[in-house]
Amino acid sequence: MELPEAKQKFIEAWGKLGSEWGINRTMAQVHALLLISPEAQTTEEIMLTLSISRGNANMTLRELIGWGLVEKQHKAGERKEYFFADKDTWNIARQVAKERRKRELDPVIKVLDELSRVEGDAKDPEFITFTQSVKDINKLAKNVDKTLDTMLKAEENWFWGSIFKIFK
Amino acid sequence: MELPEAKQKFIEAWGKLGSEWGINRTMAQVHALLLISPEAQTTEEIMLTLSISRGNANMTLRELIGWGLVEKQHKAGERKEYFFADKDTWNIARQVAKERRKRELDPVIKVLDELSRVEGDAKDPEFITFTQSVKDINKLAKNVDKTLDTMLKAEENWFWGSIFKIFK
DNA sequence: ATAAACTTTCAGTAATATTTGAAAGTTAAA
DNA sequence: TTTAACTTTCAAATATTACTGAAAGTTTAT
Repeated sequence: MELPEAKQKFIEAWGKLGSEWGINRTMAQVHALLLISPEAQTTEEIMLTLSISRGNANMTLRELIGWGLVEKQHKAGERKEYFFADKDTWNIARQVAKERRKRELDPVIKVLDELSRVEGDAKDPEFITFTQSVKDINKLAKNVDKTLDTMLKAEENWFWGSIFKIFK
Repeated sequence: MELPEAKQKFIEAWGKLGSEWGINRTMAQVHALLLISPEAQTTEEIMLTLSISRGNANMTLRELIGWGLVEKQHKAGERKEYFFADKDTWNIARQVAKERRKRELDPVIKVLDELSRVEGDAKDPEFITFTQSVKDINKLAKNVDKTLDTMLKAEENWFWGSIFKIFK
C-alpha cells in the first residue's frame, strides 16, 4: 500500500471508530489528520484535505482544543493560525479518559448515589431488585472511576505493568 | 425519593449514558427496565412502560439478545414470550466488553496491522510521522485488547484486585 | 481611519439514525 | 383446516445530529 492511500484509510478508520463511540466522525477525522501530519495545519488545509466547510472545520477544531487533544500554534510573522495534535498516544488516551469521565461518568455516579438513597418497602420485590441493581452498578462505576484515577496519574508502562503483572 | 420516580430516573440515566457511548438510547432504556424488574416482562408491558411501538420493542429486544444481555423465557401454558436481563453487573460489563471488542476493536486492529506495513521513503517526514503514529496506536490498541482478554476470563474480585494491588 | 486577512457565528439545509404501525408471517389450540 | 394469539418485518415518517456558507466579527498592517 502507498502512503496516500494509507493516510486515507487511517482517517476513515479513526472516524468510524469515533462515531461508534459517540464521537462525531468529522472530529475524529480531523484529529486523525493532525496525528499523521508532521507540520501544524491551517484551517484552509484541513478544509481542503477532508472536504469540509470552513464553519465545520472551525467548530471541530475548537472542540478538539476543548478536549485537550489539539493546540493552536502561531508562526512568527504570520496572521494565520496553525493547529497540531499531541502525538503521544498515552497522553491522548488519558486526555480522552479524563474528559469522558468528567462529562459522562461523574454525572452518572451522582445520579446513582441519589438513587441508592431511595426509600421503600424492604419486602417489596420491586424495591429489592431496584436497590440491588443500583447498588451493584454503583460499585462497578466506582471501580471504573478509581481505575481511571490511577490511569490519569500513571506512566504508561507502569499502568500496563500493574494490569499484566499477574502473567509474570 | 419514591420508587416510581427513582425507576424513571434510572431508566433515563441509563439511556443517556448509552447514547453517549454509541448505544441506541431505547436499547439502553429497555435494558435498564429489565434490570430493575424482578419478573420477566412481555413485549406488551415494555411497550407500555416505555411508550414505544411494538416494532421498536421487538427489534430492540432482539438486539439485546444479540448482545447477550437479555434472554427469552417461556412460561408453561402460555403463548407469550417473556424477557429478562442478567442482573450480574460483572457479567454485563464483560458481555458489553466482549461484543464491542469483536465489533469495533478487532476491525480497527486489523486495519492498523495493514497500515503498519505501508511502504515509503524513510527520509520523508510525512512517512515517518505516519508510521510512528500508526505504530503507537497499534501498541495501545493491543494493550487494551490484552486487558479485555484478561477481564473476560477473570472473576470480578480478582480483576479489580489486580488493578488495585498497587495501592496495598 | 481603512482595508485586508483571517476567524467565528448561526440560520437554514442535509444527512443520518430511530421509530412507527400496519401488513405479513408464524405457531398452537380447537 | 381454521382461527386467534402472538411475533416479525420494513417502507414511510419523524427526530436527531451534523454541515454549509455567507455574513458578521476581529485583528493587524498601512
